[in-house]
Amino acid sequence: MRGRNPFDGKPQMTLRDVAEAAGVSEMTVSRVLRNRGDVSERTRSKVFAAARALGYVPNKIAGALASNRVNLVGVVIPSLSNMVFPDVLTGIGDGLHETDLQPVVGTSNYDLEQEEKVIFEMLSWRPSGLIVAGVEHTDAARKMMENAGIPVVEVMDTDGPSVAACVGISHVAAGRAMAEEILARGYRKIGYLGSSSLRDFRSQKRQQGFEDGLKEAGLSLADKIFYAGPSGFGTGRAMTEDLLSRSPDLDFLYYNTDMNAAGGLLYLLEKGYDIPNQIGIAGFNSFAILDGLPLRIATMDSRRADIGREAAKIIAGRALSGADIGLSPEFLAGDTVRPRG
Amino acid sequence: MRGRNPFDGKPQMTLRDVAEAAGVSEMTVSRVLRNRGDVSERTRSKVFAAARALGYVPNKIAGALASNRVNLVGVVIPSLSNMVFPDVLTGIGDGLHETDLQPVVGTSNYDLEQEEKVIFEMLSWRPSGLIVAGVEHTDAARKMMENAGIPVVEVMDTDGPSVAACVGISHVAAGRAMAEEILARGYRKIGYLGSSSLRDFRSQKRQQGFEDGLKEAGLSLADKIFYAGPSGFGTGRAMTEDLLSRSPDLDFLYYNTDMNAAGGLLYLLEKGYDIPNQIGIAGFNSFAILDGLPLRIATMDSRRADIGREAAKIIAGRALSGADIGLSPEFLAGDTVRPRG
DNA sequence: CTGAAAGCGCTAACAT
DNA sequence: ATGTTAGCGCTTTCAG
Repeated sequence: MRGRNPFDGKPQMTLRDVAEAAGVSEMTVSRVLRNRGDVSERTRSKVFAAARALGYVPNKIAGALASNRVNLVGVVIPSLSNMVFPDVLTGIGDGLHETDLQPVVGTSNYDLEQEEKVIFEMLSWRPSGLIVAGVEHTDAARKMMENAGIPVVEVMDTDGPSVAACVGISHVAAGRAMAEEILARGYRKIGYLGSSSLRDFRSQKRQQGFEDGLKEAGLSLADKIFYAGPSGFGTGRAMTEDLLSRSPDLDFLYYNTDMNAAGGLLYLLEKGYDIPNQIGIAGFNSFAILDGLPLRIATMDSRRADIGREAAKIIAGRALSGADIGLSPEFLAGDTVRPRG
Repeated sequence: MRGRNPFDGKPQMTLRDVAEAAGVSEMTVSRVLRNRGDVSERTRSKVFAAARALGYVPNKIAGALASNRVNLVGVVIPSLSNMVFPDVLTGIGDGLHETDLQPVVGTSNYDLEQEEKVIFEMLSWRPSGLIVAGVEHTDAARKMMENAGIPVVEVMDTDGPSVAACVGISHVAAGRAMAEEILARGYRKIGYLGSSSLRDFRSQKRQQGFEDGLKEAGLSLADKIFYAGPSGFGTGRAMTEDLLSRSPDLDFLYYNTDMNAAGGLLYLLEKGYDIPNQIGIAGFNSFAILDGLPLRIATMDSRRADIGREAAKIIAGRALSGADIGLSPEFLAGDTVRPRG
């Protein structure tokens, strides 16, 4: 006898129970429940009736072990609090729709060691695919992904070498494009407002690209300020106030995310700044939730739902080879920048 | 021989491979990797070295089947787009911290049929526990949860009969409490702005409680308006404009969520309304992200992180019996209601 | 401290 | 159309 620990609930109901109740073999029950192979209509209904009557719930653990097939897709993201990631998940859900694959989410809290553990944990369930946010990983994590023997897709940004397939936008290029847009609109005294977290790689890449873009035009950032902790209206407001109090002559504020930009926008309007003439602002991501602010914030669409969808399609297509997909972030001028000219 | 399908990657590495490499039995490897039983230090290091060298990733599927133990907790929520649910997940993560349990999330998209499927899917993985948002379920889903033989916790709201344990707040009571607060502050011509979705049970319960509260004071809603689709600033703004254009004499607006209330607030300020004297507003949830609006919106804390944490603790404590935990939502007056008087 | 044997619940492969 | 057999990779149990 094998023991069950005292916390185990009622003993599990098995295929055998259903088979006995229906008066057929386990194999037939298995076939009926999975719609595999030809089974007579009479037998089918008998089996269904028995399964329903008993309240049978199949054991996917056993099924997965026997068939060597697990219809799960691991998804590893930094956090659920930052709205970008739920949006990516939505895209993944769309891409997996009409497939029998289901996403399983794990979070790394922006910590690569944690990410490595989560990836290990995920792979130990032998999923059909793995989607991981970012291209920065520990060596061990990279090795695991390379040897996983399943489709692996890195998502969000394409700035850096990827393990296998990669779907995202170049955040360096996004920052650079933003610099170009801002300069073309005549702004010259530009401040950057970002996160002090070294773990937010994409934010840093945008800043880098942005500064590169300014440098090419012979300019540099007039000032910059960084915050710790989560983005939000309060953060954006406070940063803006701090930055302008020490650099009152700035004519543009580029925020690392729309969330902070929104807080900044409200602060500026409250203080009577003339936007976009006296000062312009721009954010990043294009959060739909912010439609309805007094002014539409200039931003760049991070294409996160598209990214999730494409990544899911690669997994669903069982592509082991690494076709990289670089999407283009679209600049959305909104109301907070002057027209090009 | 058992076939492998052509898409399967390299054949899986097994305990046996590690055992051979280390020159010990599979059993010893198993013990080392799980820290079970006494193993000599010499053997331990040999095994670890072999496992690392081979890049061995254990197969949890096989382990789970053999041990009848799965360290996963299923979590079923309506959506990830509504920020309340990521917050609940954060709480669950906290509550599961220092445990070997890991949450696995599934979404129902506010559809009970879909929810039933997700619950079935989750249970078929034989998790150690199940957390489900809401107390409304299909009969079949309820039956599955009752017979699951694992700890099951319904979260978010306590308004209705629960299957097993239940952790949440009473949204009916929350609505009623809000009515009391508003009336005590002298507002009398009150409008409600909510969702037209019949699937958002908690929103409906708050409205119900709110109307009950007004009725007890001999009042009723002066007007109400509903929106389809997601909440957001744009939605809040549009609803507010519509409602006030047909009922310009309202002196209070109660929104189903802070998100809409924020859009409404911005609209009202833009139009020069005197808040909170000419008109007061209140929302629900207490979203931290909104700190930084021109005025702090009166709201009620939905205690969602606490709810997640408590639910996780019940699962971690392996409580099969149903201790219900009713938390109290706290009213936060902010700046958009007059003082009581 | 280590190993051998048995089997978890299911499905692939091969009967019939 | 249905049944039989073998075993997925691991852990439990029991034997040393």
